[in-house]
Amino acid sequence: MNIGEVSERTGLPAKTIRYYEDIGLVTPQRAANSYREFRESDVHKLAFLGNARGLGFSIEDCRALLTLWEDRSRASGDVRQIAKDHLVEIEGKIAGLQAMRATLSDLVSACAGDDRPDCPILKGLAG
Amino acid sequence: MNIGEVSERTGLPAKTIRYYEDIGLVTPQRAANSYREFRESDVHKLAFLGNARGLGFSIEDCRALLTLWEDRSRASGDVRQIAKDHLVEIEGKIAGLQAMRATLSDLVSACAGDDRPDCPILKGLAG
DNA sequence: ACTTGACCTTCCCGTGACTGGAACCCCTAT
DNA sequence: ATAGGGGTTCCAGTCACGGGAAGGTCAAGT
Repeated sequence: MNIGEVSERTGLPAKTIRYYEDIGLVTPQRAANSYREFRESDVHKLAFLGNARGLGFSIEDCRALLTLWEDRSRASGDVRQIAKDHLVEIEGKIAGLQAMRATLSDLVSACAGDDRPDCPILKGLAG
Repeated sequence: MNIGEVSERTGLPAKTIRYYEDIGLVTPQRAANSYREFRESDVHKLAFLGNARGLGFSIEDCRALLTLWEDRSRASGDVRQIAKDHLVEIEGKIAGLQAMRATLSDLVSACAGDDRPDCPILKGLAG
């Protein structure tokens, strides 16, 4: 299977797939014409990666998860730890963004937003 | 005032201040020894930038906000528009992260996390 | 006068996870 | 023969800095 079809089937841009090969996450075979030749197992891996990335896991997390996925004697505890750590990170980001939102929406609602120069947003940013 | 003191007073790393000069956000004067010489107005600008960045505004937003801040004939509507757009962006990010959190926490709580290989997290990522 | 150490300078590379684009090769259909 | 729609590699750029090297400067202590 050529990269275009894999891209369609996984929803990953071809560029991304090549990048994943570059950094060793997938290793498709090569045809005589130097085209990449993907097997079903490669497609599954890429779909897995797409899902993991979609949940915000870093590439290195993805690499670890992929290794565990392929290790039939893995301990689910190892997987869970990675996921839990990531969950904590996500929650931290949410908290940070919510704090920004709170401040920002206060400022926005305090601002008339008309032609006049008086602006509580700028005051807030300055002070 | 030298960069170190400015760094302390604004909470911005010296590296960041130099970077802001590089991209034209501040233009401190220079002493004879080639040291940067910051005036109070530079410090205020940098504090403004620190606050804006702390609210997640991009550098380009910051540049625009700074320009408006210094323009006494600005329309507060222009400021408000930038802030509102940014608020929308933040809310989008929050929504995305909350979706991740929901899926991820479902997977994490479905996973025993012990020595056994059976793992709903990996199943979730695969399927 | 000399040295130490803290400060400052510029410059260049690295980050994460790609994306865009150039320049070129390959395959199929007309 | 040509046109198009694949594919290939490689290089540069993104964003907002951070790390670290190599060196200049300043104030204090010996």
